[in-house]
Amino acid sequence: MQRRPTLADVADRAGVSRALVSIVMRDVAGASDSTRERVRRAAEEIGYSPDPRARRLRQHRTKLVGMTFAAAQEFHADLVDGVYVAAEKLGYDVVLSAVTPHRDEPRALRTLLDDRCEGLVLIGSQLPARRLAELAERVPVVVVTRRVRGVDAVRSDDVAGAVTGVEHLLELGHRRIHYLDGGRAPGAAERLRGYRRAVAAAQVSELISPGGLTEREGAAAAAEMLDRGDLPEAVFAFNDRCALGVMDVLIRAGVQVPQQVSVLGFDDSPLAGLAHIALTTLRQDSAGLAAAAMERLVDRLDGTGGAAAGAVDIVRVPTLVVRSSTAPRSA
Amino acid sequence: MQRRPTLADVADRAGVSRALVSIVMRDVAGASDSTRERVRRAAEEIGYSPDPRARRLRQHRTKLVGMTFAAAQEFHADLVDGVYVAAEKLGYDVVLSAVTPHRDEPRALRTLLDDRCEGLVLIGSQLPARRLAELAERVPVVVVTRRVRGVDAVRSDDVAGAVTGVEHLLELGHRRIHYLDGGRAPGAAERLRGYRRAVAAAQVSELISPGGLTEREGAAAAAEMLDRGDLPEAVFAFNDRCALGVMDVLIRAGVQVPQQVSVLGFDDSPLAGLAHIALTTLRQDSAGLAAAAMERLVDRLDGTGGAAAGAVDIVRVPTLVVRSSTAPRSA
DNA sequence: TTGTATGCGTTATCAA
DNA sequence: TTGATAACGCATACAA
Repeated sequence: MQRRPTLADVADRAGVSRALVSIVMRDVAGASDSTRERVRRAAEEIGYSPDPRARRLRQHRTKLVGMTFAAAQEFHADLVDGVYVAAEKLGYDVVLSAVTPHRDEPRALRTLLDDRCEGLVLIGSQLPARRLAELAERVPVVVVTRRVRGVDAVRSDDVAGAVTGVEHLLELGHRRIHYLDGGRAPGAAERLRGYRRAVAAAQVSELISPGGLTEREGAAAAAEMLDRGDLPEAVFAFNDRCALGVMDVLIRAGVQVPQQVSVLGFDDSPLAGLAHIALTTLRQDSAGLAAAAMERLVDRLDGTGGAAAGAVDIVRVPTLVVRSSTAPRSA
Repeated sequence: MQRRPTLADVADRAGVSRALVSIVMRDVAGASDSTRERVRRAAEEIGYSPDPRARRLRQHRTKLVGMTFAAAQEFHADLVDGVYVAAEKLGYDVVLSAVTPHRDEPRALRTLLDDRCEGLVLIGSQLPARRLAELAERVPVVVVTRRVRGVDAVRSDDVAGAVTGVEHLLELGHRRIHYLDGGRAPGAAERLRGYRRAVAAAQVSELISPGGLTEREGAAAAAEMLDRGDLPEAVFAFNDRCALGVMDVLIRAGVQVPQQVSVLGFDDSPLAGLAHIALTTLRQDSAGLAAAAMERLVDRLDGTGGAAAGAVDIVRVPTLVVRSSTAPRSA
């Protein structure tokens, strides 16, 4: 057999009209139980499954949301998973469009638009805010992982996450908590603010230096602490990679982690969970972020009830994952 | 404006028939330069872009290949990139279907089949060989990263890769090369065979113990070497993660890498390239694998020339990436 | 070179 | 509850 069976084939075999087959396949009212049964069997027998293209062509709604993501980013994988499940629950299909070294974001977007997606979920978009705003005028857009003026956004509450992290260290009895800042990275300003707020609330003095996003930078920061002979009780790094660099240098220098110095990361990247690393860190609620993004999008698409007129900025609080890189202050 | 402009809109605006617009948009012969120009401008002005669904519905060929991949696997991202570029070159579109914790492979496959993909690229499929063989009878399938009887496969030449690795170590002057085996992991048998072959060719004795796939297992293997007080000149681990575990334990024990012991990995995972790790390793040729997969698929789809009747098993040789974890034998 | 008519597989409208 | 028919947006065979 070459040609895939069509709805008409099912109709012929079941001896009913095409309209009835359509009704049965869509599970809507308008067919008797007996024909329903007959059609189902006929479809089964010849291995029929509806052609979504033809279906969407005919219907005005495509019930399709497009999603861009960076294939290389591990965190995006979690979000993709979450969007899939949220979309299914809401009765939408998802079409993926990856951003890769040879396929930039405008390209990824174009294919989604061409596919007549009704709404877009942009994970970690790098597009200029202006471009995003323009896009959002054409089609409902939710940006995940970033905040953009005038566009719906869903992201982690970095301030709250940092506060949670500091509170964890305070509860362990630490007072000298050294924070390694992330500079201009997304979320860095917020995390720094959270650190400052929590430290101030506990009436503990600030201890801040530039950290960075990579192991190398974390390693450099740790080396400087060692040079100054000025080790804190705890180090709170902007992200896991930076924290890993810190741990690496400390351990090679014979400093025990966490007995002498606790180290706290941010992101819960896959590396953090590895047995011999076991980094305590803050996990972003990817499932929650994804669900929130889809719900907001569908809210606007289905126009049910009070989809807020202006752009929203939805925020989820990261959760603390306690592993073995933090411990109570030693006596 | 709510409705997206259609081909008919362009025809009206340009004052020509719909057929002509179709001809112009597809860049085929059959229209004068003047109308071509006029149509293009009209399309531009109203922001028209063809609806791929309607197009594919009408044509018998969809020129669509489906691709499953594991969103969480970093190596798959490289393959996705490669398939994208290869497909574009060959005039095919690609539709992605991710395998995630909440979306298993059968599900991912179903959507691709429903979308009327003409061929499938399955990256790292976990499906039973029987299921794959059945699938391959319905639609052209290429499995990447794995070998399956009766199904087209594209994968790295693990034997050759291991040989390359051993030869690198031999050239550095090492004779006692300890290989950590990957057990039942895909490719492990081949890599072990390559090690044996290369070592035998150099008339050096084998030195093999179970390694494993993770840092933890690599760490255990290294610990055992230390316990026995029997350090080799070089360790060749089944993969990068295992190699990392080895390095970690050696360094913490005060053994200098690579001065005292060279460590060689396999895969060139992102971790390997990190500055403070700098693991020498073998990189799989993701672009080459992806291109080979697409070429084989298109070969069968377009039926041009001698697409081999039976299943093929295409293999690409990994390349050595020399970093700082291997060094010449010290005097 | 240009236009007309028909069909792709489905759903929606309407009448029976 | 059923069935005939038009329409979705586009491409193709054929006629002009």
